[in-house]
Amino acid sequence: MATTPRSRRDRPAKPALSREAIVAAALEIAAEEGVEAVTMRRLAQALDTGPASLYVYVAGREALEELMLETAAGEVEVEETDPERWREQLHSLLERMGRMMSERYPGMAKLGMARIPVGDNVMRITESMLSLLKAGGASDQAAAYAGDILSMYVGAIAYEQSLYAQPADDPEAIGAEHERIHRAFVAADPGRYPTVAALGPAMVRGDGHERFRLGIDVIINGLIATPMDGRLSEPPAALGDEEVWPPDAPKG
Amino acid sequence: MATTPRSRRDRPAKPALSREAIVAAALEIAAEEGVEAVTMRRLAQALDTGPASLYVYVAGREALEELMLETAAGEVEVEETDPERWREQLHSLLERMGRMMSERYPGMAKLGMARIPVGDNVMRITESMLSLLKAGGASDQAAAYAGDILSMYVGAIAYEQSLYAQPADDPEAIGAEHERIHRAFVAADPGRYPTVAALGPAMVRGDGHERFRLGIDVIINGLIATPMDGRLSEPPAALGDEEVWPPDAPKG
DNA sequence: ACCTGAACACCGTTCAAGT
DNA sequence: ACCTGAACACCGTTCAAGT
Repeated sequence: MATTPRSRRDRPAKPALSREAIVAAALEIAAEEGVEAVTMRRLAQALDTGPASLYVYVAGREALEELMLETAAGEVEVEETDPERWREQLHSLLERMGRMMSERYPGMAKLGMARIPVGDNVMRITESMLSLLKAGGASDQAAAYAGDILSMYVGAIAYEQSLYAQPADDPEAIGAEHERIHRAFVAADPGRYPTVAALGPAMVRGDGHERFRLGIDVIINGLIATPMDGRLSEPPAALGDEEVWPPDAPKG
Repeated sequence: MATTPRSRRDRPAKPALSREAIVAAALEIAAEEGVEAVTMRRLAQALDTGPASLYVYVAGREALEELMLETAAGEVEVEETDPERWREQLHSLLERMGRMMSERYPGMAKLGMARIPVGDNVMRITESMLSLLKAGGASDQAAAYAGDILSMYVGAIAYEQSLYAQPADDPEAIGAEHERIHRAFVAADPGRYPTVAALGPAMVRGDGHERFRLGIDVIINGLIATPMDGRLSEPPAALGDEEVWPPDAPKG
């Protein structure tokens, strides 16, 4: 009387095809092999179907990437803002974002930078970030800026981390990459690059975690130290918008 | 007596295949159609040969990208440091970098973020950046940091700019994208996202150029306002390096 | 020695044909 | 109505075969 139980032992209950199931399968592949490994064909294969079937539920690869990012963002924990601990809460929120985009789902940072995501789960994180900055006493303008800059910062760091972790098949290659960079900066030609050579040790010093935290403090302190009032109301330079970079938004 | 002049009128002197010619052709395609349009096959076609021929001169796609970035970096002008104008010189250097990576060669920013480049032309730019920061009175440690953060910042902005410019075929799509983001922030649900809703106007205000300059000032001022001495000498957290993110460099 | 045609193992996306 | 096999137009890379 039950539905035909033909070889259901392999997968403990193959889920019916649906948008959610597709995104879940995509994230599973991303978690195990990185976002790069998620292709429409590979994903279809994991779902025991052909690539064409996916297009019934997602418009295409780009739409799938947006769904993956938005769903993954839902896994990032968000604390209620405690005004007394705003800075530490902000540090740890950014750390969780970074972990999600490079440890949990290697390569996810790329998707975060490729578009400005505005889904509910991402908005939840943005809300928390802005709330923490306001708790820290930032002006509206400064807090709005911090959202931009801090997101870029954590995205860039996470992206870089993914690159180190990606070719993890060959642990020797990671060491070689490090060696290459180390040599370039510490052993830079003092004739052509005197400042690089002088600062070489300073550029290589310090572990990743402390550098990350320091970068965040630099941005936070910079926001506090930089007067913003009025700056953004200034009219653009007189001679046409094409002269400046980045240009103004099109259409105004 | 001259070499056979068979149909040399089409191209005003087809250059012989060489590493330089290949990179030059790749950059020409990148300038006209963006870095994304540069594929081994498309490039081979532009050089009147088959894709296999390219592998005699460049190891593969990744190596080609490195060569493109390094060669393009050579086009970024670098001024001699004038200590009295360090801040303005830094602003304009970063602007030229951003223009190169998004206007001149759309999509180049992606290549800059995908690896840490250490070629001569890139080092020239790094040297100038560090020299300007030292002229501004930054400590060695602070200047070394600024190199990292400012490079990330300009790369992230340039990447974002490329995305707006990329689907320029459809100018209406750009407006729609702007509309989408504008609505998400300005018209955010005040119930779920009170801070986003309150700050919405501040997040959208201001033209690109002024935002860019402001971001740079934030980072510079933050470097000045953040004490670094000692922070990077601290030993890592006690309980194993896997507990922190980003992790320490492998192998030490 | 230098070059490359043809093949291999992949992509994303579409659409006519099936159930 | 829902699904998909097979095809289309691409990729990067390799290698045996040509000059």
